[in-house]
Amino acid sequence: MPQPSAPRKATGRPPRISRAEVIETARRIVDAEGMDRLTMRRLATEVGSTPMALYHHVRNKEELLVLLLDDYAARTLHRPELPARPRERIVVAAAAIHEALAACPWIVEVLTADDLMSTSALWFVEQIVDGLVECGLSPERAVQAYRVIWYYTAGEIVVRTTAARRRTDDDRPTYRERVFSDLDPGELPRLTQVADRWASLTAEDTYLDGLRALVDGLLTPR
Amino acid sequence: MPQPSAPRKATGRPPRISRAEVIETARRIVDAEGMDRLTMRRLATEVGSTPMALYHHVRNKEELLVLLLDDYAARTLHRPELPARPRERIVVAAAAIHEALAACPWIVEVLTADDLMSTSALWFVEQIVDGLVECGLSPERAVQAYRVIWYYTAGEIVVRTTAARRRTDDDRPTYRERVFSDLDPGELPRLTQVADRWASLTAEDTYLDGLRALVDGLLTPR
DNA sequence: GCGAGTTTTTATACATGTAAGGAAAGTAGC
DNA sequence: GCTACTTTCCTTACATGTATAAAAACTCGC
Repeated sequence: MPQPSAPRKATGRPPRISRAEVIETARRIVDAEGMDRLTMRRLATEVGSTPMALYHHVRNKEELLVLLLDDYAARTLHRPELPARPRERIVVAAAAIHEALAACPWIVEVLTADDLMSTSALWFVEQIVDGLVECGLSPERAVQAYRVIWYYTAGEIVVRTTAARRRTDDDRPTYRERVFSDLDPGELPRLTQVADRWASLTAEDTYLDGLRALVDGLLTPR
Repeated sequence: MPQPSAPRKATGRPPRISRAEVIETARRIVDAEGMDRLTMRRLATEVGSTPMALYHHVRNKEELLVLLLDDYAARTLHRPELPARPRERIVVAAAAIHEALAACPWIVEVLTADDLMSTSALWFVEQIVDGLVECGLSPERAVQAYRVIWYYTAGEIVVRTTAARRRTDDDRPTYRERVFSDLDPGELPRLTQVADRWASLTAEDTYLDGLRALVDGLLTPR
């Protein structure tokens, strides 16, 4: 496996395809026809090679997706003007990451993979951690707080987009719908009370509200 | 597809296997040999049938996993004594769900599927929503706040367990490790500062701290 | 008992990711 | 040029989820 920036290779059969070429082609396919059309075979023919040849440039499909996410982040995650007040800076930086990720639902499989450690996202992470430190947290606490923010962000995207996906490619009633239509008001009064509004309530985008609450809570000394 | 509690079926070929039997066998396989050994073929032979026969009792493998999670929740999610103070009750209920889920890493694929709407988990959801209402939130706000808690909880589990999994079945250096070993101190001073501690910091279990912060933030009127 | 209708089961087939092993295409030492 | 070595590529094969269509097993109306 050639490292992204390998020193040199003076020997061996010369490569006919490059990792960059693979990624770019994959991106083209995804952009044009969606994530499910991205198969290793399809990608191989598209770059004029064979499926297994890809595996010399990419560890497996999952790594390909991670690299694709990286590529996506590098292209779309532009650094915004951040507020001066650290607390607002944290919120805006996190929201920027969230917005970028929420815009591409195909990311979900990858998101769970690791923390978002795309090089281009690191600047945002830095802003968040820095903001937390400026608000009085120790560097250690700041990192932990950042992680909490990340869990929330990743969870929101993953849960929401997979729920949405499930709704589109399956018209039968959801498990949730079935459960909710038959609650015991004696034992679950609150849920019964909101049962009919549950769907619309959960459809609302409350990421920002939740984020602000989370940041407030994280910054409140206990 | 026979509904979980179908009224009656007076006609048709009598089934030789039941959904319950399928789920139970699946559970046995998972318990004994782990999640990756659970294949539809394996399961079929284990129940003495053929792969495609399973699809009359289970929509697809994903639904099987959801049912498996349900079954697991029903067996292990016992109702604890909850504190009287609503704020504490919220925290304890959420932590109970989290603990149960964190104990079975194979759940990850399912977790993202939908909200945790296992019947046996609903009681905990009720407790959380009720606690939020008692703390002064409107029912609508309470549902939204519950969702925020759920995003955080699900995200924590998903991110952590997949990161852990990746670490075990791959000994090559993580993408994160590579990125972190080569930071630009000029542009990313905070991250550089904690780079060497990052791994150990992210290994710590901060779920409860984050949860408390989140609940505090959600309950603070803004 | 017989055909119609219904439900479950089976057989077959396909798309997909990827493991394994070997072939191709280059370089370096002789 | 020839051999050894290295890296990339290709062929083949397999496991898996599941679509499709047909067969099997039953009930009901007659």
